[in-house]
Amino acid sequence: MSPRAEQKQQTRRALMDAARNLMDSGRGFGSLSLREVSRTAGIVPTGFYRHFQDMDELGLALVAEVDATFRSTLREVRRSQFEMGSIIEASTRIFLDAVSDNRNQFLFLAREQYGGSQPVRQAIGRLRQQITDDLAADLKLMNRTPHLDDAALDVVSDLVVKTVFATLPELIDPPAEGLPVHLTPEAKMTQQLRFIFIGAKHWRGLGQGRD
Amino acid sequence: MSPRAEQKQQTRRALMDAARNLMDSGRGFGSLSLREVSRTAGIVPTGFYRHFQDMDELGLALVAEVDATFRSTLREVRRSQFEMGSIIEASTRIFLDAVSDNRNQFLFLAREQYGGSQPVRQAIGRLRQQITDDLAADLKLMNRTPHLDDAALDVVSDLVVKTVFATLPELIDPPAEGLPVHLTPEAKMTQQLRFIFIGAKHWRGLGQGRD
DNA sequence: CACTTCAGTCAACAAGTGTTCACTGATTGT
DNA sequence: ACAATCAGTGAACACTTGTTGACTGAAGTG
Repeated sequence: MSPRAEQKQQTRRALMDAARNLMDSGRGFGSLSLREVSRTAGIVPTGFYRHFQDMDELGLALVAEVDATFRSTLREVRRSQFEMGSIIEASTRIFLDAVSDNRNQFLFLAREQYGGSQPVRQAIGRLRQQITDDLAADLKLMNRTPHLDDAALDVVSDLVVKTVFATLPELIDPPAEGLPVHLTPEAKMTQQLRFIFIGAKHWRGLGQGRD
Repeated sequence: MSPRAEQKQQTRRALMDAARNLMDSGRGFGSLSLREVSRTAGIVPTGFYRHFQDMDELGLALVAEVDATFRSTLREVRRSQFEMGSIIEASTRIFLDAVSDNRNQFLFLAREQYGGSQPVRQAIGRLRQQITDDLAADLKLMNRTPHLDDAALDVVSDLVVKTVFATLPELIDPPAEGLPVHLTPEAKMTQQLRFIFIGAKHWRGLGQGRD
């Protein structure tokens, strides 16, 4: 790539970094100002427009970014399924590593999944739906729960993805060291996913008895 | 109460209504301005300070408000457990009714649970933790899963509450009528909670076999 | 070499922000 | 009846915001 375009993408990345980092102190993306982000990125407000039309467009770029790393992580998770041992435990570990390696990308995702502006929220919704669909297809392919029809698998996938997305904040905020082992984020998430899959395995249809 | 204090509380409620309603169009609480809220409530900006020191204090009042309605709903849920039929289904129905009866209170809760300012987020965290603890105590008391120790019940409760909180946005946004019956919010949430509790019932300890 | 492209700068604008202070006037307690 | 309280007003402040238009000067192109 030409040195010119390379420098441009570097500034673009500086803008995205600035936005993500400004959210570290608890702020929502929607409360960031264009000038603030530009200032943090080290350029003048007007320079912002060379990269994004407005803050919403920056938000969408951040969604696309975390989308890429999320999907790349899931590819790695899928690859690990052909090895031995507990699938859930291995998957959880890979995922948690990805989260801490890209902490503020996932911080943006967790923070804005239900809080952001409408375009951002919709983009995250699509991202989440695609992940859910992929998981449902995988489960269908694995055929470990043949007694579940496609509709039920959709509902299970939705629950799993919901759990993962809702767990993100705990994974991102200071891990609070020195707490009992059974409450380490990794152990807790693993066990919760196990509950879900055990439930799926033992599901016997609607008439399964009192709850 | 004296007419004076009554009028004051009416204005206070107007401020809280204004904030919640301004969030209806997708905005986060953190992006609302003091002047905007006061204007919507029909008072002048300086009048705001007669009720709250700043926006954060308004946010905390909103948390306390949804806390009250949430807990009152849970008392109703708990009462319904002594009747017959599916506990989960009945509980879900009660909860969903409460959500639509207090739509924008729960909208605030859903939006700000991970997006808001630090004091607001912490207050919501405490609210959620108390609900989780209450549920764990209830499950322990019911003794329907005697093979689960206290730690495991904590994890199950956390998962259930996590699921309910993460489902809130779907319950609040336009229900999108005319979709397949098995995907109505009520049916989906019921089935997902069932998966979790079936998983808890069949949990046989860590060495339970491959997942 | 001249010539265009364009990432980033600089100055200026109208508008909105949080907070201050002194005020009004109806509701209070005495 | 009188004086105190206090919910809400109005004007003013110093500041930040998004967006405009014309600019500079290094990198790209013929």
